[in-house]
Amino acid sequence: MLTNRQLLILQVTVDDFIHTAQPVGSRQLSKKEEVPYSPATIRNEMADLEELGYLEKTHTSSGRIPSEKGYRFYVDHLLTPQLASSDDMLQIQSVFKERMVETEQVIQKTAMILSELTSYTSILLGPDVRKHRVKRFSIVPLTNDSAVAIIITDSGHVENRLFQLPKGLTASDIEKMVNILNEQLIGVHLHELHHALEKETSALLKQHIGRYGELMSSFGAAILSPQEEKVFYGGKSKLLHHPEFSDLQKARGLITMMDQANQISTLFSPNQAGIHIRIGSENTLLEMEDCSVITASYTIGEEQMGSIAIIGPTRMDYRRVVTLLDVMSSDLSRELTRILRGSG
Amino acid sequence: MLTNRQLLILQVTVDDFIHTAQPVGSRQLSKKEEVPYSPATIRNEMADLEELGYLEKTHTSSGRIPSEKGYRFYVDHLLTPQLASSDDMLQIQSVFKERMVETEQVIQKTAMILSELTSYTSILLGPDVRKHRVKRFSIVPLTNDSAVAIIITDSGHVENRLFQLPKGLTASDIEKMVNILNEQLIGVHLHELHHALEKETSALLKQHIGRYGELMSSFGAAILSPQEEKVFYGGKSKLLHHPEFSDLQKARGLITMMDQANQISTLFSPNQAGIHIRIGSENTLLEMEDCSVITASYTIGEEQMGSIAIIGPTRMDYRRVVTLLDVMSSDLSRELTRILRGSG
DNA sequence: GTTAGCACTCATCTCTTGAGAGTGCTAATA
DNA sequence: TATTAGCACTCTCAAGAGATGAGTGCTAAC
Repeated sequence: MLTNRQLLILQVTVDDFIHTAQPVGSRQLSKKEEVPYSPATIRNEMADLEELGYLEKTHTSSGRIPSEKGYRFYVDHLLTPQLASSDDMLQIQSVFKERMVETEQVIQKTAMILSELTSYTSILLGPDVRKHRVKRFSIVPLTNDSAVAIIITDSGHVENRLFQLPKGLTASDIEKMVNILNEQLIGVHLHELHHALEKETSALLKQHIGRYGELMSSFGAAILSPQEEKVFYGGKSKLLHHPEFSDLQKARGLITMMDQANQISTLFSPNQAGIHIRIGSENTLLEMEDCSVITASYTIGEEQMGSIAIIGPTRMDYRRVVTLLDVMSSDLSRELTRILRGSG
Repeated sequence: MLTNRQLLILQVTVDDFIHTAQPVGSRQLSKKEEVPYSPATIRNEMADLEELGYLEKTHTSSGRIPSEKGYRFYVDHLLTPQLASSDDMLQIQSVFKERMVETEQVIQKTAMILSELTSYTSILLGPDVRKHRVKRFSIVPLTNDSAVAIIITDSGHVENRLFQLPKGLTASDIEKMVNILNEQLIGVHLHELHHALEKETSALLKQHIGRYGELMSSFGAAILSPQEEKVFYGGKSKLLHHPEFSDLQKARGLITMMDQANQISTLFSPNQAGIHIRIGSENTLLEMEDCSVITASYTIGEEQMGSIAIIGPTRMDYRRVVTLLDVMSSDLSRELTRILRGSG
């Protein structure tokens, strides 16, 4: 158990390091008003904190920097909640002032503002399309042997896929098919669609449609293909401005990682409400060992969820980011729900 | 007019610099088989070439590097065409082996392979949606006061927009409206759509639809909003591996630029067939002064065009990139046309 | 328990030095 | 007359030597 004085010194050390990016020395700390101790006392306490694993030195005679354990403790126990500044609030509200009507526009703009406000990189995961429900099917033939299948979901999202038409299929076949689909599959979750198609609708289709087999193999494949969550970035280059990434090697690693969409999902915790913080190597990705990720989630209506993440150096302004993320995620939820419900 | 010996020396100098990234010295050049002259002779010629503006020195006693004028001359007069290596051809064909059915998939994969093969960054501009023609309209109401408008184009592309419904609009109003749109506006280019709607269709709509004014203002705005060309990147981080961008300042500038989609279009020449090369400051963007951009274009069917660009350092392997871009653009055209025509 | 004082450590900056690569010029050469 | 050898000179780069300064640990005094 840490003494009050140790808590104080740990907190002030982390705060100072977060803002200066320089190892914190005892002399420097003792100059601060909040710390009414002499450098020698502070040195003793710091030595203890180092022994306990909360602080580190970069070399034998340097000041101290927080270890991962130190950040973790800071985040868990020393992070006093804070209200967003009115300046920040103004900026945040500006996103929603425009009354945009497209979900994607709103999310994109949110990503941008978040990265502007924090000076870190933001990642927003769009709502998981697979949880949307079918509202309407439509099939539009393009040529003799290809057509585009369109699925409109209850949230106004539109999925579309090209697929091959078997030869000899008539226009009335297609019309029948669309009718059957619209009768049978409305309200089905997108991720259950392929399953539902095979299980519940195929018999009916088989009855009414010529060339059933070929049609189903190509149409089925089309609606099966993965509907991935869309990833929105804000301020990809922002990270490069922080001193910890002045090492080209690291900078490259990060940029490369962000270009590989499949790696991104590992940064997010499985959809949980609330704010989560992963520090340094708590992110399993090697490139991220000097980064922390703070995630939050937003909702559209009751069910659909998306995620927000801020990526910054481990030496990140946790307090500020947590505050902003908190405000932003609830504002975004409200706005997107408004769009969906059409109550604006 | 340059002598043959000057031409030779310029060519070998540029070639060498492109591959080593080091200033080229006279001694080094004279060791090459192609250059049967002594270092002293080469020094004299190089001095002349420098006077003429084709070569530069990084400092008084360094070897020479090509100037922008030097690269320009090299590209215009010394670039002998080359066949793609069979290795490269194999890789390129692998993109099209899979018989993908989605245009975007093919373009994305092309971007990736191009950047892998060249080790530079590739940018592909999707086909200009505004030149597509309307194939079908559809309107799906979501809530009491919002609906999604869907436009399917002749190339199988699907545009969709949310818009507000005026209160009191009936389902049959919407049905009528969709019918009128489909009767009047099929075949219209997307960029003329708004204009055509106002000019040719509005009278008819006004006649049949209640609450015409409100409906038109929100529907009109929805289909007016810009349909931008989609930008696909391949290997954004590839550029960072070249020594000219080991300067963090420059690296940051480039990454930032690539994140600002609006700047990207300035890199492309207005849609022209053939291959175009812009060297260094010929690109108006300041961040690009150390970069060259090589662009090509591809076609889908007869009309629709998109663009391909490779961004690399001015010290870029022009010969190789031109060759690859040439092959890739025609292969891509063929593949996309196949998808559109459905003849596969 | 706290603090002042002191010896010690290490990173960083600057200055110097030497090696190496390359040039320009002049004089010799084919 | 065009080419080349030779040489003095220039500049970069890397390594090494102090000097400086921020910071520590330890001991003894308060």
